[in-house]
Amino acid sequence: MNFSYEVKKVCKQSGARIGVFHTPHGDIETPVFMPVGTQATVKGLRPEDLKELNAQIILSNTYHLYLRPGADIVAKAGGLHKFMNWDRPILTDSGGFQVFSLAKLRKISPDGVEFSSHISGEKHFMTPEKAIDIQNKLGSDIIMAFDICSNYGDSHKEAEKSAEITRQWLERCYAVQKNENQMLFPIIQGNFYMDLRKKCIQDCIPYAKCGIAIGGLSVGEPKELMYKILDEMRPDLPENMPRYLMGVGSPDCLLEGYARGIDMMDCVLPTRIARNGTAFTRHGKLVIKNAEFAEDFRPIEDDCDCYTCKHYTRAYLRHLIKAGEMLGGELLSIHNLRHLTKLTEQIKQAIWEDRLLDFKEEYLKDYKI
RNA sequence: GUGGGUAUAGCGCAGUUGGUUAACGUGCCAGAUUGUGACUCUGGAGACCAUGGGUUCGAGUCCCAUUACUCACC
Repeated sequence: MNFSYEVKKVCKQSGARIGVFHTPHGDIETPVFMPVGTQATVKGLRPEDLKELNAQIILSNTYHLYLRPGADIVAKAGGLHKFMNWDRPILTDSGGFQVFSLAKLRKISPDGVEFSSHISGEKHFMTPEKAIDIQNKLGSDIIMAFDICSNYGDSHKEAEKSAEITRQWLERCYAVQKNENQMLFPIIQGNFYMDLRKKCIQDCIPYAKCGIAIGGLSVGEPKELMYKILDEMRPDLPENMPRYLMGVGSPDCLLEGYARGIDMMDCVLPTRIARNGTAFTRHGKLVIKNAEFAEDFRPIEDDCDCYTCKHYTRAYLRHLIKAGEMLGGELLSIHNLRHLTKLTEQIKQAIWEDRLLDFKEEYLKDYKI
């Protein structure tokens, strides 16, 4: 097998882990935050920028690349890594979440999902087999099972039905996944019902060879509820592989997630809010486009080591955002992503020192959520 | 010089045959954003309807004058 995971350290205070995940495109130290590059690009950033801010792995997306430019074109280009000039690991989401977020356009059956392209409107039918085949062609290192992400507020009966289809789909994904250079992560669903969550974990374990994902969280529920679900799932999760909490990534969620034994997270939040003029800081969000920064000639954060903070002022960034200049979103994305990779580095240090819970408490004391 | 047209938020404009708190876009101000359909979404402030008269129960809407801008012709 071309993948393995070693736990290097377990924090005595929280049980959070430090580990190394070996992949065909290099090692990933966990815990890790993964920037999202849906359309084979982290919006506005070059691979060099991502490396400079210590991004070890990035996400891309099956649904989007399937519709455009098409998996065959990416395969012809020599695979996603070569196509986008990124030689570190890539994880592709299966498109399950798009089925959920583009709900208006889709029809789910046990066989698969019929949906209309948001680009052309033409009809497509996605199945677990197809989702794996596309990801094989893309050549990402970590591939995700095709799943159904149920809605917050769904009844137990609805959630159970989605979970059961997800289980069947996982079986089918596994049956066709043959590529040894790609690791298939099952996705635990089960909505906000603990009995379903526990059953989903058991459904996933036989198929979890070197990694397991938690899906269906951060879909509109209170954060406390998400943390509670994580706490209750935790004892049932396998220890010997990375645990990936999908789609979660504000600074406070990173802390809370890692402290609950999560090893991998991804989120569009840092890059999305960046494009809309907001920066992460040690003390909470800074809406850099606000008038109060018009004559503020300090960097976003004095002690930040990112390219943006080393060279640009709040006033300039505000100007760029207000003027609709693309550089504004790019520079803020660099800062926000660096903020999360740096926070992850600090958390790792606290894990080594067996003081993650102390660190979390100190951090959140000065952090406005 | 002669004749015509237009004056409504910072800017661009809508306001039906005169009828309750003057619409929209943009800009401004502020919120939101968590496996990206995202330079997006949601709110808010901002107008003595060019000025002065007049008609009318009632005028941004009709009449007169003034001013500014603008077009055509000489």
